Amino acid sequence: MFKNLTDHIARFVSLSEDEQEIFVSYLKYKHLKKNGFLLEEGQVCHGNYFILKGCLRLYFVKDNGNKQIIQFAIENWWMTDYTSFEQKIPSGFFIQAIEETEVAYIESSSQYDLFDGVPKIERYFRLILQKYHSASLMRLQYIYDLTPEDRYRHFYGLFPQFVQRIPQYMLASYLGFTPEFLSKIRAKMI
Amino acid sequence: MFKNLTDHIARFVSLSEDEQEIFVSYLKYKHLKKNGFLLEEGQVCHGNYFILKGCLRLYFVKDNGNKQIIQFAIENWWMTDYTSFEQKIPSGFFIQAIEETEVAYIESSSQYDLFDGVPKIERYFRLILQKYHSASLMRLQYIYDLTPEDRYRHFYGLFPQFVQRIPQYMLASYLGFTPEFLSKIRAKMI
DNA sequence: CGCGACGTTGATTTGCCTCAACGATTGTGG
DNA sequence: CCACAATCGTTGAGGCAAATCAACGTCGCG
Repeated sequence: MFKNLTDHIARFVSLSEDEQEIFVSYLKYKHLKKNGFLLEEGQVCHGNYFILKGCLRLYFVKDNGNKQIIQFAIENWWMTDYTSFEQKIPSGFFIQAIEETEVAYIESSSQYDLFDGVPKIERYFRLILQKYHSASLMRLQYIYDLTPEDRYRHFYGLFPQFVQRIPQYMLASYLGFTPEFLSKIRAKMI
Repeated sequence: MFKNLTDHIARFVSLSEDEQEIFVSYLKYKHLKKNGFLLEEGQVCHGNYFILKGCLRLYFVKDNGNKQIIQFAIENWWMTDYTSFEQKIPSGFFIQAIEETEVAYIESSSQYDLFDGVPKIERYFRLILQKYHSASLMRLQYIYDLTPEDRYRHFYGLFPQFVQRIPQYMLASYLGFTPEFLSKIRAKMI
């Protein structure tokens, strides 16, 4: 059931059978319908979610009412609002399933028991966070360096299958421009 | 000498005297003149730098030759290119001192010895990375939500003393617009 | 079938950039 | 110590890329 996750962890640290068993005992499972929420604005985010299957988006609502997507997550990615998760304060974000989605998750209340029981898991999360931090810097680099059009081309080059998987207006939001403009870019690219 | 750093760590994890001693034995010290570099494009980043005193910027050079600042760091902040630091691959970034700066740092070659010797330090870094990851999300939120003008006002509200501390053209770069435009914003704000 | 969500296309507007000139300040070498 | 250059900030004119606004087409679904 959690094979995707244990395989993913094995790429960063090696757990003994015992450690793996302890780890799995801390996991919970949740199934989400399309458009279901894992977190809504104003709630505390109690879980750190690993996507076994499906796709999530993290967004906030702007002053003008538009939804601004900050992050997507697909299979083998973790998703949470760490500020809310760690400090148990209300979040300003929504986390929603774009498709039918299955997640494994760790509850904030048991996180430290898990780390104390299996220290290698704490190392695993440190490495994951390093990776995500680097990804954020790269993302800022693209935002500042590329025109909106080039940003789309670059993203398409990296994740062509993902572009097919989500509605265009969501991708436009993530990339930081309007759906109309994305439509015009695509027209030019034929 | 490293009191700023040990104090900072104490805000996240509590170390015994022995642990603190071991930790400090892994630290190195470096003094930088204004405009000195800790990292240049093409080099591998061998250190994770903690600022005892002074100010650093992390930037890359755009196609048009302009320097795009991605990050500032002042006292009590860590600065490195984690991608380069962890994977020992050449970096695409520069890390430069804006003022005369003193840093404590950990070398990538000794990082894992340190973590194995004092596991609480690994926890400390996990928490720091969580904080930085959250900060990145917040930063993206401001980039997407606010106009350049409001971004400046917001930044000024958060860090008024820091705005005085650095040249305007660097702040304009960090906020993602031109020095001329920042000048016009400031003229309007009087 | 009819409605709502999504994508496309064109006309118009606008916010910020580019370019250029100028002042003020700092630093440097004769 | 002064002359000069270089750096940094200001101001204004003009241009352009993307947003906005509006209308229309199409598909999927209740």
